[in-house]
Amino acid sequence: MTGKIVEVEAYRGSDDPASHAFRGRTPRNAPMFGEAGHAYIYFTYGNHYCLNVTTQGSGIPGAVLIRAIEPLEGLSAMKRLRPNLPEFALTNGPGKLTKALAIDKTFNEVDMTKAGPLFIMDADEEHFKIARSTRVGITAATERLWRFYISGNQYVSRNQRPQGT
DNA sequence: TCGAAGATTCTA
DNA sequence: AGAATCTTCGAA
Repeated sequence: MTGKIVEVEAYRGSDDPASHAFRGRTPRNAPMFGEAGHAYIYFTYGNHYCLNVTTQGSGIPGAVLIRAIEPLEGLSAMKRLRPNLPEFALTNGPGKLTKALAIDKTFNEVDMTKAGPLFIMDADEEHFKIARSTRVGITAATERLWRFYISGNQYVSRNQRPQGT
């Protein structure tokens, strides 16, 4: 199965109150302190896995949460994993894409920079506009524009909380 | 050891 | 708008 990353969010360390690494290293967030380019996968709300890519390395915590992808290959397999969902809704959320791709903690800490069970590769050059916004589903540092997504892409998650009226 | 909260999703 | 659901963390 293959997909194009269309939405991500950045998380850092002691300077980012919304980050799992804000209060230092714990067993769960240890991958954030490890080598860059590896998977950091955690289980949340009793139901969902979320996939991150570590970024900093050298013991400095940092990760990018993959919030949405656009399915490219293996669409039928994704549909089998998520029956009853229309195509556009298969992978448009951090918990949903991990289910559609059968990603769980067994992939935690795998090196995603080189070919393996789970990895990221460069795409052909492509032109699109990247938009930014506040991060979704957090209660701290809500003013930071650390969510980035492809403007107009239909696979971007729609569950961002509406801003107050 | 216990209580509370959570980088969400689905349903009513 | 609210429940589901269970792991993780920090405090007692």
